[in-house]
Amino acid sequence: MVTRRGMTRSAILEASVDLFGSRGFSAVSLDEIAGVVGVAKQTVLYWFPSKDELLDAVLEQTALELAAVIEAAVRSAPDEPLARIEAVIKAVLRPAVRRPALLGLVREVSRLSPDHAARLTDQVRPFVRRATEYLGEEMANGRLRMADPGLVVALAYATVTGIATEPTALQAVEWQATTTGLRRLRRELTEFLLAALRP
Amino acid sequence: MVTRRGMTRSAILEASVDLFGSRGFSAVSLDEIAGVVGVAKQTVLYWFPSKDELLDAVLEQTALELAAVIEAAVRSAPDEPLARIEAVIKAVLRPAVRRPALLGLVREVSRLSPDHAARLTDQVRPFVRRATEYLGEEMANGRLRMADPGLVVALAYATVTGIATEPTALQAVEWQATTTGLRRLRRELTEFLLAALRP
DNA sequence: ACGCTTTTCTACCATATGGTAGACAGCGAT
DNA sequence: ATCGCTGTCTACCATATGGTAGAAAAGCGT
Repeated sequence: MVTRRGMTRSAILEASVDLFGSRGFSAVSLDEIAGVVGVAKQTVLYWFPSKDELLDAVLEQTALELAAVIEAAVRSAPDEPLARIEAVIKAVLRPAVRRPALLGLVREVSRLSPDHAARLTDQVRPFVRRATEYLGEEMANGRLRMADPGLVVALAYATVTGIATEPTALQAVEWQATTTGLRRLRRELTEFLLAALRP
Repeated sequence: MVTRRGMTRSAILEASVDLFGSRGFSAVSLDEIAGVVGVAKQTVLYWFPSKDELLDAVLEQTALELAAVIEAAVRSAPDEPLARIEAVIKAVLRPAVRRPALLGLVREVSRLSPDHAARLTDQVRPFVRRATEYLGEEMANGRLRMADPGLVVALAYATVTGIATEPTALQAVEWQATTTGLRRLRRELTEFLLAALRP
């Protein structure tokens, strides 16, 4: 019925990212996912033997996607830490605000079973390590404010993820998701982080 | 059976904050809450006519608790914005790390029905407005970096909430929840935010 | 055309969950 | 003692949900 190979599978993954990321894993039923994709629940269970394994696949795919976006941003930026950070923000914020579920899913991890959390943590660890080492070097070089590089990574992550995944918070300060609003948000976020990291 | 009046009710509220905050609203059943409190499910439904109304009560109580903590911190600090910010961090971080569910619950709001989110937003709005106005004034005074005060409030909130509610992220940078770890985290968070806000 | 594999669907099922109805117990006032 | 009120519990119920079993399509190589 459906055309290309793996079409259904990836459609299920995509819908699951959106649903799990925006409403949380346990608030979403297999029936609902199937409904969004337009197949029967059993088809979902054919591609992913259980809801748990679906979650695993969703987490892995999301991590890969985000890693690719960040990787590309870093690679295309000049070899200067503040410029690289700015590039990463720019690259991450657009998809994050347009599709809050992406980062929302990452945040969801902390509420899941330690098993799932550990699996994702392991997958992400090399990236975190590289980021930490890089920041550490640049701090030693005097191109960044002296601080604990690991915690700085975590703090920057928390800021970006937090602001991108909490429409509630932004709504409370009367922010609007218009084009100019998005531009303003990006500018403020960039300046905020750069100010926090500049030597 | 249970002694003082309202004892059961508040025990239910407390358990619900912890469970909803750490695992998410829909992942927690009334049976589980009742089990933690040590009563039958029907007792929970006696005090709160439905799971939804329980959630409302939980949200309201959490907002009040947090507001009180912040209020006290601001009041006890000298009239200088950076000192006040530092005081708020100090006051919020301890309960937040010791009981991640508190802020976790606040974060949970964005995944709930717009109704619940709106109710909480309305409740918090006056505080947000005051914070925004205060920051705006101090920026004009030159005691804080010039920026959009509303977004700065949201960003600072995102940073604190994010770092306090994501054990996963902290675990990824090999942070330990020891006493010295906590002290280090507080120092880094404070310096991070102050650097971001200093003129 | 025919068999073999891959994909999807139609029943079902066991269990968990939110919620209702109503009984029972403690207790203060009369 | 008994009435009435408050609080808690036992017994159910309807529904939603994750998952199983197996039938029907749909490709696809020969």
